[in-house]
Amino acid sequence: MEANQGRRPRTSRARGGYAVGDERRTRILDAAVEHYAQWGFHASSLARIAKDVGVTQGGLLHHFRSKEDLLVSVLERSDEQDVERFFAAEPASAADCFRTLVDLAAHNAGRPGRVRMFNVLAAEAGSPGHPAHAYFERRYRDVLDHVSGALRRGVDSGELRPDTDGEQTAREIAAVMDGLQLQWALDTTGFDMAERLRAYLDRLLRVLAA
Amino acid sequence: MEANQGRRPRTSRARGGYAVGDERRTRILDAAVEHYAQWGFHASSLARIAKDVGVTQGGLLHHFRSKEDLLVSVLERSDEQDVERFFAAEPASAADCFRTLVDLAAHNAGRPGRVRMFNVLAAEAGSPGHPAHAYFERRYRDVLDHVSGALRRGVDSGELRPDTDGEQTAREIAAVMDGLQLQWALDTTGFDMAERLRAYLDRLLRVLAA
DNA sequence: GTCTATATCTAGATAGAC
DNA sequence: GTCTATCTAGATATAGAC
Repeated sequence: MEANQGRRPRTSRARGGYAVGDERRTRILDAAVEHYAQWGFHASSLARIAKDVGVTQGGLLHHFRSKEDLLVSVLERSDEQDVERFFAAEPASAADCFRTLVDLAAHNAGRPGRVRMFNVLAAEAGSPGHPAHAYFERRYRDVLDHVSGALRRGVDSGELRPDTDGEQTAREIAAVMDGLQLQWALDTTGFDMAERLRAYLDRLLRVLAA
Repeated sequence: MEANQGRRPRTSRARGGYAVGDERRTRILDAAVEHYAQWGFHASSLARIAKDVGVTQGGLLHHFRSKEDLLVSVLERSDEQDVERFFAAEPASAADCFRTLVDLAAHNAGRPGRVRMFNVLAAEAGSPGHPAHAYFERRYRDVLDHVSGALRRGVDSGELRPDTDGEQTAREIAAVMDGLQLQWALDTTGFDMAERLRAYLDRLLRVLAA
């Protein structure tokens, strides 16, 4: 692996602007999300992704040196977009944290492709040899730390009962979010994902309130 | 599709016994579960599954006429084993229903391969064109009906508050179960799946109790 | 930066020998 | 019931022209 491969090529950032190459790169990443959503990682094909974008397979491999490099780039880009948008700030309270999670669910309800992609990749990554296994281990660790931290601060501030188990409660919250996404992906019109999460978190907050 | 293909061949049931062919068939199904767990459906290979069993790809296709037929057979067999074991009897109460669900989670903690398979297939099946899409739609419908029925009877008997929303609560319970399985598959020693489910259901029952 | 061409491998399915 | 052989199709990756 060389240093600059699979990341934004130097030339396209020359003189501060984003050249056409970046737009092409972005369109490849967007197309990959849709393919991973439908096929998962293993069964996705570089040639089919390239065809959707309007380039050849060889052209795609100029931007991403391998299939696995493309996967990693897709996941990195998701982090840039979402984690910084929803998890950058430290929540002031448990209630504040819960509101952000509902916002995230509402946001996700507008992009079924991305939801399906994470469903499939998170499930596939359960196998230790999967190229995204380490990524999802870290991702859950980060989410659990973020939420359990907010709960612990809620206990300290007197917002929540002192016997609240932050770690295990955070695990349960993550499970509800992922499980709802799994059901929702099967029928995106069947129910309101964000409303279901809100109902759960409201009840949880009432039970945990000091 | 012909009538007897992909199901147990007639010859092997002759005179009431199970002939060697059935044992081979069962071993193919077991191997397929492990492969679906690791690769999903699309990326699994009949040749690799056959190799694990010790037959050739041609030999496997004697028992299952196509890749899709094998998938359907695996899912049908899972239903025979699990749905009848855990969902056959109508629960007498919500508490009774919840106990059965915890039993199922504890049972699943003993078979990570099958858990991963359902994680991956349920996620993949979110795409409308997936061969298991209809199966998982029906499966969720059945689980939701079963659980929401138990909740409704709990309301009728005075066990639960009258304003309990059985349908939406059942959806939440299913989400917790699936979400816990997703996290657990990434690290099967990280936490106790059945204990987490029990803690959630115990709290839920306290909140819903009349 | 993108193309064509190619090397190498593996896929699912069918046909027919035993 | 299982094997070998074969067909067609598609995969990833590399090399080199433009």
